[in-house]
Amino acid sequence: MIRRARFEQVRAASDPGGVALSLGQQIRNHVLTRIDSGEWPEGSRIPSEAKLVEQLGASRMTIHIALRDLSAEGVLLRRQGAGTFVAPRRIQSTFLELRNIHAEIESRGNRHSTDVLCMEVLNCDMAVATEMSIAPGSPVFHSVLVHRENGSPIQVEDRYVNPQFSADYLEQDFTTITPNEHLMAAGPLEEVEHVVQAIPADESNSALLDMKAGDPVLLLRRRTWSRGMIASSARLAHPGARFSLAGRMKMTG
Amino acid sequence: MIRRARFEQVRAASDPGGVALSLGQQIRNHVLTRIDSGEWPEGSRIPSEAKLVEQLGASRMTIHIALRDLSAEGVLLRRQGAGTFVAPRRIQSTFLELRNIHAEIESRGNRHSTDVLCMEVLNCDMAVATEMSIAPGSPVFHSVLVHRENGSPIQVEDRYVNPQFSADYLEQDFTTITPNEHLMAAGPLEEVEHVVQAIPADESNSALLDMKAGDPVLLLRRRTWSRGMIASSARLAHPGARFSLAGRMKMTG
DNA sequence: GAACTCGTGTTGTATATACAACTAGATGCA
DNA sequence: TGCATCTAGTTGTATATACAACACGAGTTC
Repeated sequence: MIRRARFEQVRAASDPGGVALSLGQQIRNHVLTRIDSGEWPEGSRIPSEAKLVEQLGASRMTIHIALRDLSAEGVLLRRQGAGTFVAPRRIQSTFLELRNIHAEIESRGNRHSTDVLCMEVLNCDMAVATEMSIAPGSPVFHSVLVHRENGSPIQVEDRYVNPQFSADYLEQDFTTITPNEHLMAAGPLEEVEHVVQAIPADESNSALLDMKAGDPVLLLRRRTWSRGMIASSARLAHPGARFSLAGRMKMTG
Repeated sequence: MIRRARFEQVRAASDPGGVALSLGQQIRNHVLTRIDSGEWPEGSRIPSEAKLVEQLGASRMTIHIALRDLSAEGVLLRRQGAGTFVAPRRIQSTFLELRNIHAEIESRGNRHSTDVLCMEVLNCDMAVATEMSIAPGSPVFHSVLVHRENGSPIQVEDRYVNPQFSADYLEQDFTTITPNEHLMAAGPLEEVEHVVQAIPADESNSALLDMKAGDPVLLLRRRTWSRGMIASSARLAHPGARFSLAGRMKMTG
């Protein structure tokens, strides 16, 4: 149990006062941090499972499963008998890169303003729980904002935030900083999921977006992962007539 | 070792003369087969780990890891204390990878068919010339197809192709190969541009996509570059109610 | 009836062990 | 040199065990 005790120290040092992470998560973070910082560059070989057992004090199986998961996600490449390597970085797609609506509007030379319609904490129902991968009934932060370009509504942002990721979310002033900007500052972004849909505007959206009910709405659902959890899930509804999403990607890499 | 022996028999019976699969792979197949066949329908609860231990004769950890992987892939949903459930099937299309619609439909286990509405060469007008970055009046190939999933229309593909990129485009049989597949084979893809819009269905689209005029259409405009020119420009119109685009990207490396 | 408690069954995590499969370099030999 | 062989090191798979965390329903109490 000496090993376990040693790792407890590591946990205490690297995660002061925070939520207790599982050993697997800690190993994961250990690896991701070193890749991020450049300490373990792309293509380089990382320490063997046996070495990580020594360094981190977890058992080999625990290390193994963590590395196996990272391999399945494409972060690492493992070759039996040879070792574990940092995977070449994926083709960096500019498509649907994290859009900051404030910067976007300003870059068009227009004025951005925000109406805050709702800021609350609520106990999530089954649907939100599934969407956020958290337990049903546990508290989540919820906000509804309308973004305007030169006064004309261009996006309804309906967002749920994991309190474990950003405890002070509800204390922000979203007329001066966008939720996106706040969340970016709150923690390292690991993964983003986008789903794009065209749906008819319901009563709520049509009123907020200044369009007729049934008119096409371009709905962008975005979920972001950070520190191993779903940090935030947002529904970004845009008037179809006045909005498009665009992106280009190079296939050279 | 009794358990192990019993499973060897299962393997021998279910995989006669084939390549020896790992236990994990067999468990995986066991689960996927039952989901595919409908024996375990969407949303239903599958046997607990303990029951699968009895039925398959593998140890709980082996079962656990197999189910865990399937959960990470989105095939299963697991809730601690409650059980393991078949995840709702994702009707989503990835657009970060350029998978063609044929492969996409087949991967969902459905049947793909194509109606060819138009195959022609025409001298391009100003709008198409700008879109393709070629001289106005010069010849371009034009095709209009309807893609169907199990007979139901799911995409109208309206495409212009640069003859300099693919001279034999009009000679293809697009009921057996998709334009996308042909173009991929015709030259190396260098760059892709996407624009996504939500628009109301016009008369033409509403008829072809089996929807009412004015219903939301998810329009994906895609231009591809190859050998330094715009190889093709396509408008892919999807019924908003039955289609979504999804993409996920890792930020870690 | 409503709220609470507790037990059973479930998945989640971590460990120690054993052996198989594979790689890459070292070694030995002709 | 060229080739085969061996060996140490590495990852892959499977197991048995233990306990933690959670869900849900059956009682129990008020």
